[in-house]
Amino acid sequence: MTLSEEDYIKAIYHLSEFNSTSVATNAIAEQMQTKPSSVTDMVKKLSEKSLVNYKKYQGVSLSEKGRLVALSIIRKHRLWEVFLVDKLNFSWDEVHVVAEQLEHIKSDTLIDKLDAHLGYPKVDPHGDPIPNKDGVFTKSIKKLISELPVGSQGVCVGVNDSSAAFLKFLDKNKIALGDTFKILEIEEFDGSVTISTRSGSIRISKQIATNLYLDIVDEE
Amino acid sequence: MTLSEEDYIKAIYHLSEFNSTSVATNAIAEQMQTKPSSVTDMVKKLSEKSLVNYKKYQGVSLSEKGRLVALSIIRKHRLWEVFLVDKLNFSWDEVHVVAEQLEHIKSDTLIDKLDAHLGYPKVDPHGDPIPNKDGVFTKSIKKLISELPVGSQGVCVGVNDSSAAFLKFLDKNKIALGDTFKILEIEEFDGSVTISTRSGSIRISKQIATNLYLDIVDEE
DNA sequence: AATTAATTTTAGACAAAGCTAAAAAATTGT
DNA sequence: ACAATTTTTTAGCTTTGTCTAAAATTAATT
Ligand SMILES: [Mn+2]
Ligand SMILES: [Mn+2]
Ligand SMILES: [Mn+2]
Ligand SMILES: [Mn+2]
Repeated sequence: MTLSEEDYIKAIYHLSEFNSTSVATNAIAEQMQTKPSSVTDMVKKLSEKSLVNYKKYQGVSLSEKGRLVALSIIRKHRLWEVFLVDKLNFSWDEVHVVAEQLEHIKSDTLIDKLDAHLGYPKVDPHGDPIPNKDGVFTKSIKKLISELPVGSQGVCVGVNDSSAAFLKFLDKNKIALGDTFKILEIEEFDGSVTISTRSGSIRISKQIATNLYLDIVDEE
Repeated sequence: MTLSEEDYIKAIYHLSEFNSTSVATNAIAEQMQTKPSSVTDMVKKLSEKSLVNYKKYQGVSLSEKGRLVALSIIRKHRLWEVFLVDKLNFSWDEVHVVAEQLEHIKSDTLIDKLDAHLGYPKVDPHGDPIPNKDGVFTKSIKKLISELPVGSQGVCVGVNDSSAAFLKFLDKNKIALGDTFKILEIEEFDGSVTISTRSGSIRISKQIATNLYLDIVDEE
């Protein structure tokens, strides 16, 4: 598989991730920052290799083989993102471009060892789940902290209130996007929540809890 | 710079590393596992970009600009090799193929942070020196332990005697290629040498000391 | 010095991945 | 239902890096 083929496969995967119908040529072209005619050429090639199902003018969808290829690239992409953030102190928003390159390195041993080195993470720094070697992964759901039961765990991926004041508050309390939190206790009385963070556990008010989104990965 | 251009530049660097004359087309072709005609084409392109000095039929040499490009790729290659061995537990001899890919990842930040993460190593797992950002490096020399004064430090890169018995002995004493050793003391009486290893210090007989090569990097 | 041999370059072709412009098919609006 | 619009495909061209076969140049041998 060439680098370009891999990026197309990944693009098709992401475009059909939710609306699982077939993907339009123009949509792929936009995603890949290229022209529709180039997409048609590539789609034909991928169809030859039976990585996609394709009929002229009918759009395209991944074959099972193609889906597994996509997931293996996504696995690599997300593992590298974890590496960049956890080990090299990259910040949350810098990692994507670099991972876009690293995901194409060809070595199964490398990815196995990287996975082990990182402690077999289940999610990447953006809260997206990391498929295992066989392409199996647990879909994550985005929820407000206030909606979660005790014991839930997830990666902080977004805010409702993006005012400067709120972001400042987060900073002061060492809460950052990409951090993993666990719900330790919920105070019935005022709806405040105790969560564990990297730097110990803290209690946050209901107001905060209704403004922070976590990406939840169901524990097996 | 494309991946292919980078590999050619590196090949030319290595071919002129010691005999610093100009490099023959056929030599490059052999190194790059390609045909001489392809080399001519590429050399013309590199010459256009003034990365090499080239006159028809006269061979090729790196320009100063080309030399710096070569060293920056070599820096990346060797840093990744250190990463693979030190952090991912690859063995000495598995890393080259993977580093051959990783060296082409484009991100200055990545290499800076990787360098820091690894503790600014001076040599790679094969004892070869790692150039700094400006392409400066201290050339290493391969010497027998028995030829070194107290205080010397280097990476174990080879053996004289490769008998099974000797290799078994090394294994038992936790001496492996790629390990860094320091000469602590030399016993005049019998020529035995005390060296520090990862797992403490050990004394080795003169016989062993005349069979183990270290790659020495002069300390600044 | 002349011939032979080896090396290097050129000419022409090919596969990958992209582009533009034009044609074909599908969709939409009336 | 049919014209207009949008989407998709085709045809033909470009660039990068490779190849083979032939020509040009340099090196080696007699
Ligand atoms: Mn990519
Ligand atoms: Mn991500
Ligand atoms: Mn390489
Ligand atoms: Mn090396």
